[in-house]
Amino acid sequence: MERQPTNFERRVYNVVKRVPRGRVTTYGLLAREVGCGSCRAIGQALKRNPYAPRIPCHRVIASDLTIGGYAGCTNGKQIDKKLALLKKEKILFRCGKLIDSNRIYRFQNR
DNA sequence: TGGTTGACAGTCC
DNA sequence: CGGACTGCCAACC
Repeated sequence: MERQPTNFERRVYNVVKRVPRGRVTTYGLLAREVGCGSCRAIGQALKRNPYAPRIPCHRVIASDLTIGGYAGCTNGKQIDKKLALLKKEKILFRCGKLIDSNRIYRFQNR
């Protein structure tokens, strides 16, 4: 039985799914969208529910334009996979940082 | 039941 | 410019 996501986590997933292909977002922007000042919970929600393609969690990076984390790891093969997924969307990283900051998706309502 | 930790970010010194 | 503290939500011990 899969653990049923909380209302808070549902909001996070809903926002993440809004991110179009070829664009990325940050934990901070997600936090603002869901209406909470805590960006930690955002990462936790994604960590607890890696619903692979259903939730493009690989499009979520750190506000510092760093790769951030993936599948509960801040580095390693999982991160390499995240980079590969982003690379498929023409999102390239340089020295562990996003090259084009313009690729960050901005929500209409802030 | 209570305390600590974690895919982070923003502010202060 | 760099290190440390705080904020906040859910899971884990």
